[in-house]
Amino acid sequence: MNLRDLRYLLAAAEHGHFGRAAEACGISQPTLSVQIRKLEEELGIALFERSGRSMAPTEACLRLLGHVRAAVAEADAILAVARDMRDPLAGRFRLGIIPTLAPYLLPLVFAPLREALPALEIEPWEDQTAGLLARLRARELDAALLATEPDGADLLGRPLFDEPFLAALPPEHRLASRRIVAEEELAEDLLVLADGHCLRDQALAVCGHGGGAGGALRAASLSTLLNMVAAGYGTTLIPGLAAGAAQDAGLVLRPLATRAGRRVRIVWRARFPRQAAVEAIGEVIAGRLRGFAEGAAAGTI
Amino acid sequence: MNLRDLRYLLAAAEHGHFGRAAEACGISQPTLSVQIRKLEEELGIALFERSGRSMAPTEACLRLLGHVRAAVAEADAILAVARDMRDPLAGRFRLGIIPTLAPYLLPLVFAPLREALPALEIEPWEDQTAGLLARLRARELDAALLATEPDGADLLGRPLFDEPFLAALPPEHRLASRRIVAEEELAEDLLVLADGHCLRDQALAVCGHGGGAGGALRAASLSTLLNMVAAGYGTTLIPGLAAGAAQDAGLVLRPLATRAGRRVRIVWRARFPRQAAVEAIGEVIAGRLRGFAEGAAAGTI
DNA sequence: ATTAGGGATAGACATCGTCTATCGCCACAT
DNA sequence: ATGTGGCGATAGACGATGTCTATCCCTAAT
Repeated sequence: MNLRDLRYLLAAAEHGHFGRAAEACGISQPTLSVQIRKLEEELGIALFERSGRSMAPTEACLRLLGHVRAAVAEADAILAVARDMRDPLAGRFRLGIIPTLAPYLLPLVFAPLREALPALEIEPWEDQTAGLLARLRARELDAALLATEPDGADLLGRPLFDEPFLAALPPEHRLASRRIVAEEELAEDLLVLADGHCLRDQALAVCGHGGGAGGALRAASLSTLLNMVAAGYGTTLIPGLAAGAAQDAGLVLRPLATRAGRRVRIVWRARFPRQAAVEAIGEVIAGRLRGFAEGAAAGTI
Repeated sequence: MNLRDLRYLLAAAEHGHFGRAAEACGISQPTLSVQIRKLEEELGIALFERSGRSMAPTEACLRLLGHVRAAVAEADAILAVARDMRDPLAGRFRLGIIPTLAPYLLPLVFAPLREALPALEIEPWEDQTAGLLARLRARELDAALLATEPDGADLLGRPLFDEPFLAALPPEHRLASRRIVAEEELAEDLLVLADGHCLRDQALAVCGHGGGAGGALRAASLSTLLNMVAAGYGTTLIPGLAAGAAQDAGLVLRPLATRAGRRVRIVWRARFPRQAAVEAIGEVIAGRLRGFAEGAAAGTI
């Protein structure tokens, strides 16, 4: 049985006339007659009662028509829904974001994304890098915003912006009077995040593996970390986008001597079909953050 | 788009594996892959994300699946309903019956019909011969029980039984003492039905066009006619199956001298597809009425 | 009786679905 | 590093089938 045949059947039943039904279907009368005949043979029932001059649907045909209409309607729905979804810049898009980025980046880019890609329903998903990569590979995410390079050939990444690290100090800290802070000095009482945060590894890498006092104090979130620094437990290193939050917490921010930072990327599966959506999202975020690195570094003085 | 392709799509989405999906569909893996690919091109969207080692339905595919399942389910419903209706001895059957037959025949044949053809839902439709023929030709009836021969080559008829006419007399009537009544005598004060009843024409034909007293009294129904005879307004001629009702009304019944009667037929369109149902109904009625003519004639003495 | 309309039939042609065989890719194991 | 196996894609051949035009047959109406 074929959807085409069902359309022929509908036309024949509605027109009550094979010739006109065929015309409505854009085929010749013999074609429609033959297909209807085949359908009757396949179903094992007579669908039309033919007499020399006229034709009428049988009782059985009338009983089938409801299902036939429903099947054809569902087929049309498939075509319509597919047409709506043909635009890769539409529909749900699950975007992973690391926790040290999400709270500070999302407020900046949400409105521009909605404006530039109104049909795209972006669902943010916050998790650490390893979790995001796993979900990305499991196709539970469509893309992810990471601060590390993709770790395999099955994933692709596009840099969006560079985010400088800043030294975050309690106002009374001895380094707070410097205009620029050297990483080695910051390392003396550096507090870091808990395991799994890429920022933890990056902070330790930038400052050398000091982490004296803070060794035991592994904050679960950047927000916690900031409060701990504000309370005088030590210093830390924050990503530039968190500058506002750090200042709100009463911290003093200083550029680093080496201008170290991290490169934020959007990462996706190489085979992902909606690369256009990835491109568009990346473009909006990169555009919003363009020139951010310099501004952030300058604005902290 | 094709129902077959939709079944392939369903299998692929549910198995998450082209090879196993193809096996489930009873086709080879390349065939399924090619059809899925074509479907993707027709819909203009990617349905599956392929990677060297695995495959997964896209977001768009998942959104379509509901409609796909619905369409396939409707198609299956069409097949199932058709299978149920493949039996011509099942389903609704609209059977026309003339008014001088219906009230007396139906009680006799209803139970045998239900027993012999349990799946056939017989819908009786009572009307005069002309109305039944019109509805039959308009395909609003599937067959009709008539007491006349079909009036055209587009209709076929099969005789079911012969129904003798009986003279129906008030007990005090002068003819009531006879064992057999001659039609000419009956004609003297014969009451007949209203125009349109075939029995009216037949009674007049049998008795000659007398109809003296009854000329103005054209009863709309046989039941009315019986009551009028019982009230002494005249005599009448009734079909054998109405004997019981006539006796209940207190009438005396006598066979006619010429053993005149009418032949009851089942009539249907020559092109009607469910001839088997007509045959079966006719057989049940004929079987139930077999030997009725003799019995009725004998039983009235 | 003739004519026109409507459906059925026949035969040719092209499309398309399906198969087998093979390739290419990727992951995993030795 | 290298082989191996699983899985999907591709190629080419073959057969089924949907479609067309031309024609026939039947019926009803003039």
